[in-house]
Amino acid sequence: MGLLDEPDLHDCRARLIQAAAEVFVEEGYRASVERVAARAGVARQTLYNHFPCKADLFGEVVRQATASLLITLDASQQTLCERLLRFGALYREKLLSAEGLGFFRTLAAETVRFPELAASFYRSGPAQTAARLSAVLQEAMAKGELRPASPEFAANLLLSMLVGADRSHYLFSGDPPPDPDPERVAQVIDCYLRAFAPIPAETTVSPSSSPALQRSIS
Amino acid sequence: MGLLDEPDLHDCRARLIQAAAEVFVEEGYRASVERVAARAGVARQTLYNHFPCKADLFGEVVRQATASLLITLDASQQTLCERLLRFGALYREKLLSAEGLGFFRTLAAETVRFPELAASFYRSGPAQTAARLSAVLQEAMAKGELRPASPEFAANLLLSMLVGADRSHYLFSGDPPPDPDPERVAQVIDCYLRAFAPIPAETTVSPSSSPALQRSIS
DNA sequence: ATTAGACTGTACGATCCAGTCTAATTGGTG
DNA sequence: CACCAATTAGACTGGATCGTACAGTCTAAT
Repeated sequence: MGLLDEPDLHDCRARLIQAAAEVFVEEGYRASVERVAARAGVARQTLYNHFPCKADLFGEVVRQATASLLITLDASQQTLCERLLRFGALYREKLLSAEGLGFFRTLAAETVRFPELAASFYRSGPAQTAARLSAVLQEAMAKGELRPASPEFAANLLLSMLVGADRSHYLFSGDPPPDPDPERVAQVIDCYLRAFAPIPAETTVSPSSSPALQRSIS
Repeated sequence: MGLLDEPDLHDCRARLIQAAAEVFVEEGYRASVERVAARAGVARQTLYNHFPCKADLFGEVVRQATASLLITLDASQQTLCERLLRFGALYREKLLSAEGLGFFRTLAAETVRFPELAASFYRSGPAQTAARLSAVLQEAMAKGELRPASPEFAANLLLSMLVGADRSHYLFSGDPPPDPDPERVAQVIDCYLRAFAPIPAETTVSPSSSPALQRSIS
């Protein structure tokens, strides 16, 4: 349920990382080492027995959280639509959870202090997800299930549609994070499939968009 | 060019707000009062002559930046497509600029410390933009230029598509903010108009999506 | 019993920062 | 010139934090 897997309660190091994840996600990196140690039920000195400094502990938290935020696009024999629905629901659930939002907040805030860490997170988190989705979409295009387009663009767009403005909403508005909303996901996927529906074989009378736009999508 | 309008250089208060906006956007709220005063070319005490405390100065910065990030949906005699293209380009330009991204970072980080400020920003910034766009879309739906749907959902989706995943990219990856890219905006709008194209008058043989999805979009 | 290793708790030094206070200075106005 | 208000530089307080040092405790294995 939490951002990280439940640790062995006797492993001090894991308990510290878990506590740090919670505290940093709640209060940001500004949270004191004291609080982290307290949350772990451990003396501050013990924390320094396991991690040379606060920044390194933070790095470990980010690395583990990144892994836990990755989503598997289960490659089974399903409709494209079903796969996207499943993926979309999971994606929204992770990113719009209290932990997902808090992690986003915390790491975004520290981009200036830890640029390398942020970039590494991006490469192995969001970029990874986009790449996987991209591959799935490319395959679908090859099979004629989607119209030909840049798979990267198509993936970017779907990911945007799934959380885009909602993330800002839940980051700023103060509203509590939403419950899973399959209906919402279905609406989005529906729009998406319409936007990327295969081009009809026979050209009909009225193209829905201008020639200039038609050119730009190629 | 900057996030706030150029201030009268002889108005100390305005100069302080401008300096604070720059410094907070670059370093976050953690930036010291000292730095703000220095950037404004003013003694620290002078800052305290104008603002009772750091938090109030921050509030003023947020209020002004919010206003400067609002986008006018020029209501002229244009195609819907033209209006959306214009809007989309502006929207992307503002939100994906160095200032826009920095402001997002800074405010998102302080959501915990200043929940009321963040909520107020959300109401008069993003929510306002969404409402205006929503009205435009509703009008277009009434005219039959777009298929009937919840205008709020339609607005949310367009805003998501315009910046969604790109915001994360430029927040974390370390890549410099992008130059304006009308091509990209055109691609997005094209997809959007296809997703919300009016429903053809005659129901044809093969509906592109499942009955369940058809139901959910109503 | 001894030993090794981890943990605890307190204290400490160094740094940084918000905000206050004061005394000196400036610049504009009558 | 005299006055006044705003500004300035700097010192200072009070508080928080990181990271270290150290003396003592607990546990488990030998």
